[in-house]
Amino acid sequence: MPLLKPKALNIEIVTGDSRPIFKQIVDGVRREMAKGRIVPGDLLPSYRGLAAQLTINPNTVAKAYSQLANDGIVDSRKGLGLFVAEPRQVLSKKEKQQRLAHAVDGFINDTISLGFSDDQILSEVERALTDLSTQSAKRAS
Amino acid sequence: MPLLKPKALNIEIVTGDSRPIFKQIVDGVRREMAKGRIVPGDLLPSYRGLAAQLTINPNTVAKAYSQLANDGIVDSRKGLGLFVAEPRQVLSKKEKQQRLAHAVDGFINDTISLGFSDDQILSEVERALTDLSTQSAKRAS
Amino acid sequence: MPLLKPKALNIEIVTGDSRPIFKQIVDGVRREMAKGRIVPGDLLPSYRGLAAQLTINPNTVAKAYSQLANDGIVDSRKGLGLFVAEPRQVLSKKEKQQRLAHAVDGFINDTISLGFSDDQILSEVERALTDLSTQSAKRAS
Amino acid sequence: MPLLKPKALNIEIVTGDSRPIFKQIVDGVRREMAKGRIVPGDLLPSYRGLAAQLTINPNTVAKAYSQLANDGIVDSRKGLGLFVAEPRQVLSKKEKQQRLAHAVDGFINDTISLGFSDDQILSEVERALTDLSTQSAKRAS
DNA sequence: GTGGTCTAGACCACG
DNA sequence: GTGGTCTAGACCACT
Repeated sequence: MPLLKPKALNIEIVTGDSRPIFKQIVDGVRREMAKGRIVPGDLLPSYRGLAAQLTINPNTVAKAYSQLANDGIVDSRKGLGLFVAEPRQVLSKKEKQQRLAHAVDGFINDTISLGFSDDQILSEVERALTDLSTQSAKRAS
Repeated sequence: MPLLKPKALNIEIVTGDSRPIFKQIVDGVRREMAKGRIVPGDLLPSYRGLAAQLTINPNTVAKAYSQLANDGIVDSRKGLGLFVAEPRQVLSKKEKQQRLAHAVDGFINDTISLGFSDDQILSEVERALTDLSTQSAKRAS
Repeated sequence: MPLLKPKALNIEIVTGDSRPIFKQIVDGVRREMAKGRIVPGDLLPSYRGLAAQLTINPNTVAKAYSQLANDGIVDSRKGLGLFVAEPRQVLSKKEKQQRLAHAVDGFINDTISLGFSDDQILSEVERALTDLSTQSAKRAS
Repeated sequence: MPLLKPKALNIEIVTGDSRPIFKQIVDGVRREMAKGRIVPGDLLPSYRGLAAQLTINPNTVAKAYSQLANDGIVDSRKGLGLFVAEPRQVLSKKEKQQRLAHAVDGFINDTISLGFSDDQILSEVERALTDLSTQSAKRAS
């Protein structure tokens, strides 16, 4: 029985979220990878399957999957399904630095008027980062 | 003795920015306050004045000012103009914590697939925070 | 009159083409840039405008434009339009090398059974490349 | 004296490849011919045999063989199997020129936005072509 | 069954 | 007016 069973995705769609649905899916898949819950070679749920699970339109899933494929994160095979791709160094170092700087900028912007001290903000970020790391580490052991 | 001369706003509209123009204005005013360049009681430039300064549509300025008023950051006094409001505890402690958590979440999301280490991300955030603090400190001295 | 007029795109949709319509648009825009017919800062035709010109569905144009934006080739501004972005080094050197190798591979595959000599194939490629270059050069002069 | 033992095909199915499996088989057979590993009169592996060798669906092999037969590259003899056909001038000179031009066009399209110089692209194509030629030459000697 | 494209029409955010 | 998302349904290619 060489048929692969798709890995279930632990993604939740929040209608109140400012991000569009397809972006929530893209981010969700990225998070699942960062957490180590899905690894290269894994088969993702089908358009229709994930659409049914999330009770959204299959085209919306298609849009999300298509962007993931375009970003080189998954490989799609007609008639077979979508597979998590081997991690590649797609973006240039400079581009990645720019994106990080941009993300930091936006984060500071959202945070600045909340009245927290630098240390409070930093420790919150650190907590979130270690949360991800420990989840990934547990899974690998 | 009401202040008659509006404080100039040091805001720059970047057309390449992903944020809409009105959001850039809102953020700009917030930053000016965080840096201490404008303080409670200051008079802000008029709709038309700021629109002319930034060479944008007055409606866009109106939208930005309206959101600032809505957030309790400025008070509009009929016939006089828009004034920076006394800092009020608009947000509850819990609400502020939630907003911080939400901002952190979004930031992690944007950063996660860039392949940076936790330390690299943290130091970048720290750098951005201290940058702001020093600017604010200089002004107060 | 600071209103920008969109640059007309010289794109032709071939229904018999193996590439989907949206891909033909993406490639078309890329070619127009390579030829120097559109340069950074230029305004592209609107969804609806280009859709009307090509007599296709606006969503199809949206898909093409969205991919161009995702690839960092254009900047989209709600309410304003799509602008050609400043050229960035988005892809890593290694990734670009891989893509070139992949393209060469596919090209050889398509060509191998046609019975042409290596020199014939090479000169045909060279001719196509210089065609593009000269068009770009003429435009710049 | 018909040849009874089929020539083994040195074809590798790459799941990460963008081409569908049946196309990989078609291309694979063409490459084997170009390299001189199989010659007119040779017997190809059976549907089921090749399907078993590549661990794929026999229908997929059937589709590939059917396309090869359709292109006049192989002849199927009832009850005997598939044989490599005598090279026929299936395509007119004009048709072949058109196909070459089309392939070049697609290649340029894939390459254009990668930022390589004309010389870099040409040398990469040349390298790939000589690679093939030397393999073919070795076999003939 | 799988991924993927296209159309049509509704709706929202921005200027 | 601009870009952009979502739905619904039809259709195609691949296994």
